[in-house]
Amino acid sequence: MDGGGSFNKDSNLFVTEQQLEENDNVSSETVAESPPCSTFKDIKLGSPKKGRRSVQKRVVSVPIKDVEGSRLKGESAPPPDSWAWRKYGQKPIKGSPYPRGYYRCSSSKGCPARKQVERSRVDPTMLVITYSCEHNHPWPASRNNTTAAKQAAAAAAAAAAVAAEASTTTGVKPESSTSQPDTEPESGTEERFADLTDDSILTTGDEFAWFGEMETTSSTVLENPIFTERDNSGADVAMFFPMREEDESLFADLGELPECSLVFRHRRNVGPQVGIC
DNA sequence: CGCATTTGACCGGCGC
DNA sequence: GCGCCGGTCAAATGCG
Repeated sequence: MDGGGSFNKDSNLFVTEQQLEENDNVSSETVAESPPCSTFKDIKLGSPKKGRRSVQKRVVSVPIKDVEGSRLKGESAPPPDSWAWRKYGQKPIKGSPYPRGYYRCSSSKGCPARKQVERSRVDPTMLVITYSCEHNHPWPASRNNTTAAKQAAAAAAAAAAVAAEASTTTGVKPESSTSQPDTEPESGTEERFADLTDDSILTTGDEFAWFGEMETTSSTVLENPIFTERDNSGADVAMFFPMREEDESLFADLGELPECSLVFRHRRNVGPQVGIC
């Protein structure tokens, strides 16, 4: 399972590892010190160069079959995740027979997250999703009154149900059930997330943690063999636990691994799940 | 009627 | 300096 990715024996867990850093100068330190993505809203999106400051990207490959199975739409329809995405553009990419779709996070106002969806050139059966965000973007809860948000909310609910089910069978208790308050503000998500520190990452929903962790851990490697080698019915939940120093030291042994790993887990009715180390 | 998607045009960066 | 390409914007259109 090293190299460019692997398939978990569970067959539903696809692991791929890629990372791009838009900004060569970015480092974990600068990322940590940088203002949260919420400040990104001050940056005019119309000027890509301005947004290049500390843009981090994560590239994820998803078997397109899974995607199509959960949502038939277009040849590059993104897998349903827990956020609301709004498509704002599509362009044919040179060298690729498939167009690339551009999506913007619409889970909340000012959400700077974006993702690009395109089919893999080398493997048309794979969907390549590039998530990008400025550092420390506080991922909002996908609770909105938009239809996309509703879908996302439904997906999140389903995911929660699955997670709960998994926890009962494996004994792994989702973090959300232990530390997450059931009460959740229905508005002011940005404010809410703005208050969150790295240690309180996105307890809103397990699924929201991945990007948050991705950001907070910056380019830390994150493929944990514990998670990937086992049939992790609940491991996906564990994946969302904030990375601590001990964990990092643990992963430090994995020096040969790529800089970042993503774990995809296809949940029924939910679509691929992403876990970022 | 409101919202999401589509699509062409525009802008800026990068390579030659 | 020029051209190419990627990325974003914004108006138009379609759908729920």
